[in-house]
Amino acid sequence: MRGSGAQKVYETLRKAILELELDPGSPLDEVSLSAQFDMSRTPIREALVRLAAEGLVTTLPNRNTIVATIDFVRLPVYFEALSLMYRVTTRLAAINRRPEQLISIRAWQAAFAEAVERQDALAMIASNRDFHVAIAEAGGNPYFTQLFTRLLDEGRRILRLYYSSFDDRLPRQYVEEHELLVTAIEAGDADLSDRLGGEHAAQIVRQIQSYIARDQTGSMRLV
Amino acid sequence: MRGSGAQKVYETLRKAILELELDPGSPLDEVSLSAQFDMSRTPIREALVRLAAEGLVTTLPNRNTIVATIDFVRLPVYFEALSLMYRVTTRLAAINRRPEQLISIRAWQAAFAEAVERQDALAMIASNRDFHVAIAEAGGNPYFTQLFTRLLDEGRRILRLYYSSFDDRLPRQYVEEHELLVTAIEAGDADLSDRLGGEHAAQIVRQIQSYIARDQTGSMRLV
DNA sequence: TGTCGACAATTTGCGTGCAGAATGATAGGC
DNA sequence: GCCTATCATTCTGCACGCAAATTGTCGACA
Repeated sequence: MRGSGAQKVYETLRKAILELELDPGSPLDEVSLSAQFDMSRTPIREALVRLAAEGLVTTLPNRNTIVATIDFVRLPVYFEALSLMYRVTTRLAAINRRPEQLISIRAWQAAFAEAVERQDALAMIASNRDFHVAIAEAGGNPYFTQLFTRLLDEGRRILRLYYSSFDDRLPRQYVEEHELLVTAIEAGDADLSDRLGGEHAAQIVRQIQSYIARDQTGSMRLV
Repeated sequence: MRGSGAQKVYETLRKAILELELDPGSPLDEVSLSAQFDMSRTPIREALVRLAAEGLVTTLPNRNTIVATIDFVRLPVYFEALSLMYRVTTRLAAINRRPEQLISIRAWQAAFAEAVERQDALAMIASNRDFHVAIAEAGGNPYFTQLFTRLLDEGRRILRLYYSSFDDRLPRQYVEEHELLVTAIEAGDADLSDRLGGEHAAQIVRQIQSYIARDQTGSMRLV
């Protein structure tokens, strides 16, 4: 069990940040964290350094570190990167997919469909993320997979802000779109996968943007 | 000068790794590094954790950490990601460029041309990298800029292995291609920039691949 | 002679303490 | 009454020390 201390702190904090249990901007004090995890400050610091490198926390030099804020000004740039990664990972998956990866993709698609049936928004967000990560891994390019994973995780935080506004029309549409994606990947049709991935991304971007426009606090709060 | 210890170690090690002063696979011992930098092990560890998050070193749990190896098996995947980033950053730069960014781009282009004149391969590699990073920043998407920067830095290590094989035909061609790129960006022609970026990338990939094919040790050494 | 097991050495992972830096509070001057 | 300068507090950055884990070596046994 040696060497698992910092790892455990890292994973716990990462999960807490992504699931918004820790509010963006809230301070992370090393000493209170060390008391909370019943460990010394050293592994805490290592976890914070790693999270900072990932962009999930911001370290203020000689002061404290805070949970990274969700910058709504950067949202267009975020959508831009997300869309491209949707397209390229889906395209590559259509080219490089292997049977066992298709099984994994189908499994997450089933989990997502089940979450939609249960109207479980949190499970939807999580399984949707894993579904697309599985596609990215089938694409076989770790550079894209890493960036995409980071973007999807950041997206979890954004989606979590709006998950209460989910109605059940769009998620069912997502299930269908996912189904088309999987079919195109299985068929090995790169251009079709690319196009479907782009449309799927555009659809999601439109949804989030309409949610943001709906509650006008979006531009002021949660800095 | 407080808080600069770990930063200094990080920057020094990063530079040494990228410039191949530290051979890929060579072990990094915390105590000897701490003696070398005349500091405690704590800031050394912090620097190593950051480098590990960036993928520049590999940490073997409960053992030592080594300089990340250049995996030639992954080279196709690397080229794939590099090409896409070449294209997308150039395209975005054509759309979002601002005057002061164009000045910066032109400055690095001049530095690159001068390095070509001087036949200074090391300066060519460095200014080429900065030239494309400037374009990426003009594109205005930090997600792409970060990935592209990482790819270009990794490319510095690869290019450094072959910089002795540079003749002066290709670099001059690069200067011309860079000139075309800048012109297209200035004109705001996104499609042309995209295409030129892709061709420039393909050109570089071809060159590196031919170098690798030329000396047959490429597939066996430097793991 | 080859293989297995125990031991020593090296190195990391983590605990703890101290000094420096930044912030907020308080007192003094205008 | 307001602004400024000094000080106390608090937290980080770093030094140092100990214990666990792994590796390589040496010796014993088949």
